[in-house]
Amino acid sequence: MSWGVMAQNMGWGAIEEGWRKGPWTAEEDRLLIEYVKLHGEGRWNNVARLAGLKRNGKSCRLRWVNYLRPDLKRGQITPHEERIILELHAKWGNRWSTIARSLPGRTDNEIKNYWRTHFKKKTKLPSDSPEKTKARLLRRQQFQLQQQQQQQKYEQLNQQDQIDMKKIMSLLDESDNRVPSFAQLRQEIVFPSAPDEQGLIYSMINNYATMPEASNEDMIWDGFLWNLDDFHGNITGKANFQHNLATNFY
DNA sequence: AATAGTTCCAACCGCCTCTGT
DNA sequence: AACAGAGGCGGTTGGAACTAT
Repeated sequence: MSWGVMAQNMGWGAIEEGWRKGPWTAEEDRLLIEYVKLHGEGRWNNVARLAGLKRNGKSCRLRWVNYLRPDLKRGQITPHEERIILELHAKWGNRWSTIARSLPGRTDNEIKNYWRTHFKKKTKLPSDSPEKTKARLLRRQQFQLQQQQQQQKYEQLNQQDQIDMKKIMSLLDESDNRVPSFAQLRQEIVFPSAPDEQGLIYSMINNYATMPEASNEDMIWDGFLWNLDDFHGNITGKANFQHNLATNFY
């Protein structure tokens, strides 16, 4: 069923103050395309007069930009595009039109919609309700506390097994905070001999690498706390620990 | 098969900025 | 400089389609 028929059947396309609203019909699309062919983009308020459309300028512009433009790319957002969106959103925030400029054929509306359905739930910004801000602070405090506990454990390690944390930090910095491979670590630093101490060190590296920055979002925190849970499992459950060691290191 | 929950996406709204007068 | 209109932008809504139970 076409939008036009649907609109008619369901009472959409209401006319308010002389302007039609709701879903566009094929005929309206055709008129708008004709208009842009003849007059180019812009001067949207002239569309009603020159093209015989009962739509306001804003509605026409939106329809053209988001749906009728010939250079629009249809279909699913690709993993590559998704990566770009994530990167640019981390950089620009909700500046959808800015992000859209880096994705030819994609509209700000499309990117905005994609973000909302795929990532919004996981990434509430700190401008939330006081309760959420409080919860976030609490989790941050928990994190700091666990870091302190971790540090204490680390300091308890046998002196001869202590590793050069400065070297690890520089490795992380060099690799853009990606966790170095175990082989790389073993090459660069003196590693503790005891497996549970190795696990502890590796957890610390992981935690450091995933340490959230000033503009924290829940997604990062969730991932981070997951790491802490994992770490906690490492030092409390021996069997679990052995398994984690194996997956971490090989 | 029915229902509930989730995702997708077109479209609207209101605010802000830009531009012309 | 002040104002008005147009355009741009981000937030939100609501119905359709899809998926899980």
